[in-house]
Amino acid sequence: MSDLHTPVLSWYAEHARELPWRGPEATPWAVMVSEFMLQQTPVSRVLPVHEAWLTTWPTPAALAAAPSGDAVRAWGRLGYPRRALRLHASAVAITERHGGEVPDSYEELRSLPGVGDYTAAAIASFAFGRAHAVLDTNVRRVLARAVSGTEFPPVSPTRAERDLALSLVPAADPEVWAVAVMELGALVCTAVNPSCERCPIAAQCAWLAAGRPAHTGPPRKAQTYAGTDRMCRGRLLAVLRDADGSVSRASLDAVWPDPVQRERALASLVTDGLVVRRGQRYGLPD
DNA sequence: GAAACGTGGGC
DNA sequence: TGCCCAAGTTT
Repeated sequence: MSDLHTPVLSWYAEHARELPWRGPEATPWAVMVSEFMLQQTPVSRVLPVHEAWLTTWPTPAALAAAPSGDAVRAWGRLGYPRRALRLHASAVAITERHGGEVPDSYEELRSLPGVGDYTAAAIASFAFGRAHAVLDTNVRRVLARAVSGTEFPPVSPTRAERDLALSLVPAADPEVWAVAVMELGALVCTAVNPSCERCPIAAQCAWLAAGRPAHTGPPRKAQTYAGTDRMCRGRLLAVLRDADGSVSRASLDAVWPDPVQRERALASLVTDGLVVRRGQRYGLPD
């Protein structure tokens, strides 16, 4: 395969979005906050919350000093609010174990709550310029198409994907390569209706050369939501986010008709630490 | 390894 | 109108 780096880097230099967590002015903490928020959530929805978050909590120590419930409330409607709890817990760990500084090694990052393989590699790369295979859904799709000739990557990351991604990490400016491939997947090599006519590596793309064959293999799992416990949890937590202090049982009962499912969802929220019971009332945690 | 975990926008 | 998707992690 001919070189992918030159065309991808040239394309990125011209078409990269200006995002507040990119560039020299972004602190490692700003990068870390963005990576938590961007897990399964689009950039457009993250932007305003990220800005407000950094204004309120400009450092890990600032967040660590706040009640975790404040983090859950500030998370707003980004979804998957356990991420807010884990980001808060990470801030506490950074304050206690790392002197308030976001650690710069993959291993130390990986040990923080809510930081998995992708996020550890992303923070180490984007915030500290470390060389890592940053394998997110965008990069996996780009490599699946360009190199493997398939429309979509496997359901979960494989050893072959990691080896391939690692083999492509350049010695010079590895963090630029990482963000450039990711950006290509986000803007051009999209999951639906990819813009191959605008793609800088169209000439090298195995999938395009094969005539863009449709995905074969197992159907990609559909996400059901309506009527699920997840939806119920979301409704219950929205009541608590929008309330000043604690709320009564009645105000929770009002947003979900099925009492069995409602009880189950509320109990799971308490188990997760997203909700605390205070006597006969409920609220966000301290 | 499968399933759970929120929310909103695009086609 | 629904279905699919979005910089994943945890159990």
